[in-house]
Amino acid sequence: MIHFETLLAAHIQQALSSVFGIAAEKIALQTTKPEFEGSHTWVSFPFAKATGQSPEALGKAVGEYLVQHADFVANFNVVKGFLNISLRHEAWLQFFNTLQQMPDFGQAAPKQQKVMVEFSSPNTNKPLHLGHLRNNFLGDSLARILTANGYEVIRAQLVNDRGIHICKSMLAYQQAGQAETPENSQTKGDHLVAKYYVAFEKLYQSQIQALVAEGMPKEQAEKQAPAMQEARELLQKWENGDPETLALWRKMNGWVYAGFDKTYQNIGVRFDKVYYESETYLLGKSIVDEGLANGVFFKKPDGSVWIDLKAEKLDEKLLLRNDGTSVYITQDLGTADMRFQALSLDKCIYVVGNEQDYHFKVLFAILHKLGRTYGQNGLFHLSYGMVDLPSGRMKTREGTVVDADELLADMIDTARQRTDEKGVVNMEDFSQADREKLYHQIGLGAMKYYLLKVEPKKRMLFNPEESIDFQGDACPFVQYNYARTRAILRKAEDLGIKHQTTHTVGTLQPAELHLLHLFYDYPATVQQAADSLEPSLLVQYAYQLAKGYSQFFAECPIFKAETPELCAFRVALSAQAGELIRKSLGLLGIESPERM
RNA sequence: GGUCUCGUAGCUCAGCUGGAUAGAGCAACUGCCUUCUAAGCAGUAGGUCAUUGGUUCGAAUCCAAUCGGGAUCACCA
Repeated sequence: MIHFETLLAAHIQQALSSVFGIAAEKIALQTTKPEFEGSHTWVSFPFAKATGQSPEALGKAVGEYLVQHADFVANFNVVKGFLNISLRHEAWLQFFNTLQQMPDFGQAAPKQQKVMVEFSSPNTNKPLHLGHLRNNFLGDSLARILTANGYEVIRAQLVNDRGIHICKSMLAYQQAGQAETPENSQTKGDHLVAKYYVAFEKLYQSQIQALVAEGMPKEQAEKQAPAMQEARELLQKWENGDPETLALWRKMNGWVYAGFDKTYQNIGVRFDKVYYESETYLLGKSIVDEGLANGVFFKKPDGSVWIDLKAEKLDEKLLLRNDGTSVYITQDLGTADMRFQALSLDKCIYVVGNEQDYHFKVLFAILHKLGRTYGQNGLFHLSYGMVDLPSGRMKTREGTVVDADELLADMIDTARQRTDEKGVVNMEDFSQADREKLYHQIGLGAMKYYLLKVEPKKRMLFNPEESIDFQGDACPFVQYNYARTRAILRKAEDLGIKHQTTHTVGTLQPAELHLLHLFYDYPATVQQAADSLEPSLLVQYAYQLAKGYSQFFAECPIFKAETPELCAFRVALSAQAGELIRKSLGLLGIESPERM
């Protein structure tokens, strides 16, 4: 494909060397701001001194050189030190003609590299909430973006299915008589188990309060409350393999997984690998031996094992308790080794909230010190900020958690209302099933777009009162413009307008040029999103494209174009705009409806 | 207290590998459906880019300090 920037840069280098005798190693070009004429801009300031020219004169000289020597350059203008370059419309058309024959536009060649994206990683005590949604959408989108960039991607999750907190909900369930099941209570399994977890917390808190009222210090009360002691006993039983305890644990977790599966299905997220902590929590102990043997770790007098990361400003970190049991980070060390070996991964990306920034710094530093080859540049933490409510952080105890299932149902409901109000569903031959599908596409799309729009590392605000946008810079607008392109194509077919892959039309309208430029930007955007692990770039792109099409749609008549050639060209532009909207939304995990 | 991170329009966010007069959407106001989907288009109004200093031809962007928000510094996960 034509690469204008490379060509322009080469010509500018030649201009600088042949006219001024300057060797410029790197030429940076930027997109011209809309208020100026042109598509590409070169900044001449940095070269003014070396050439002995004023920035204006230099810009003018280079501009003249380009017009003479580069056949795809039409003209230029200079504003201060900015050389704005306009390309010939024929060059843009040539690009478009090539593009039309590239169904894989934006799909990079296979890189022969395997990447694992670990995300979601739920805890079996809690149904998914708004924060998990941000995590899931980021992970899912990233997996799609990396695939488009030629990586072989493995989507994985690590389920937190064991430990004291799981025993808490089990205990509450045992005590409540064990009569309730998802079936007889008509409750989704994950929500049912969460109910017992909350019941435990309630009992536990009241016991603490009672003990504190009797004069016991809070810390001691937290340990001595009967509920906590019983939970610990249950954990002991679990670790000893007590059959009854394991049976209950399996039964309740089974309910939770059924509930999670339903949610994953509803939000269109899937996994290739599911790891369970109950199966990985003992991993990593051999690494401790290895680290002790080669002096990376050290043992304290009480027998506990540590690593000293003070030089990295990460302090000392415990790896093995004095009773020989491992901690979270030890498991993570073992899990990383296990994965990289078993699957011969090249990279692993952990999609985990920024509250664990420190943990991952330490984890990566340890693997690096242990000399793991993948520890050099194969590990990434995609850290994302919390989703806050206007009242602050979501808190289970205060009941301010925004439940994922409920929110999705709400969004689908809103989509239903809006669509019935203004959509085409009522006038056409929409079946009930088609309608439900459309509501789901719009409602879910709105959620994904909203949560992916913000740069991952920033915390973001969700206001339940205002909820999620359906207008302006929002998903329905983008989907709507896709649907418009489809309407155009259906009409073109009805009118018997033949699909052409090469076009020769005269002067292009600004809106048409703008669209072509947007098409041109797609592959670079996909690559940048992968390199910087930022799906938000594709949200921005999809919006720009939809907006560009909307403008074109308003300004350029398609079926009433002056000539049949122009009409066919505009139909082709519509087809391509639709295709790229569909692709970019697709990389975000969002579907594009044929009609809305 | 140490470390990390964020602070841009009334609100939610772009822009941050240094470049032009700092951009969108929402909310407010004005036009535009006898013409391809008005979930739209065009326009008006709205800013001390937290503050101060530094680097430079040029700083929202880089550096330092200060102020303010958040996270983390568990033999929790």
